[in-house]
Amino acid sequence: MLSHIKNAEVFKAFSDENRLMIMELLQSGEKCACVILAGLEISQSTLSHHMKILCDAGVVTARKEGKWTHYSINEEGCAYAGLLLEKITRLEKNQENDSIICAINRR
Amino acid sequence: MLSHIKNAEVFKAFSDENRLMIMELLQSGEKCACVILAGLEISQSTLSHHMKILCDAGVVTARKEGKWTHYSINEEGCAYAGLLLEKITRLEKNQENDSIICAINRR
DNA sequence: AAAGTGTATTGACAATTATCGATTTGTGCG
DNA sequence: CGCACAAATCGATAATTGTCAATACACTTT
Repeated sequence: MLSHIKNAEVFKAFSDENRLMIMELLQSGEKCACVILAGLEISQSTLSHHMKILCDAGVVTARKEGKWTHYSINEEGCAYAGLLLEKITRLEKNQENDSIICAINRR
Repeated sequence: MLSHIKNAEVFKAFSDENRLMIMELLQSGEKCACVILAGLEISQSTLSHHMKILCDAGVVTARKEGKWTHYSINEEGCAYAGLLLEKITRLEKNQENDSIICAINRR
């Protein structure tokens, strides 16, 4: 099983409204930082910070081309995030609830 | 389109390692708070705090029975979280990248 | 009613995170 | 080289979040 500390990092990447807006901007394709910046109301250094978090989480890829850095959605990383969410929220088949344990406590 | 502030809340719920462990504990079925608490190394008040966040995000449901509160995975809420993640990470078909815009900048 | 038990809330504090301005780094151009 | 520009990094600060002990609340039992 993977570490929950590491797993939490992936979801943490999506837990900021600005980063969600960045993801939305990238859905229409690769964008350079200056274009993303124009679509948000944050400073250049803050954008750089958010892009690092998204890249570190593996859901965005950076491609440098001369002065520019182009960002795009990392499909593999996002697919992994989806599997992770499914894994975390999946209910097991033969559930055993806590009725027995609580019955013991109840005595 | 839903607010990204609200969307971020759902992912925020999964962005803490203790809350991920709680989700994992709930995968085997409904559990009362005392049982969940026994599986973690946090205080009772901290657990209550985390359970509130998970419930507010809609991914966990609370059921009161006498003194006890039983928690379980909210399948509908989790399915919504999955759709949300898919929606946020989905690439659009006919992508238009930023090459044109950057070409303009380049001049 | 009083005492006991499970959970929620409150208040305080520590840790983390988001943000910005300033600076630095890397690149291209005259 | 020296200037311009895009992006990353640094340092400081504000905002948010996780944590606990203490207390309050709800329910059960005696």
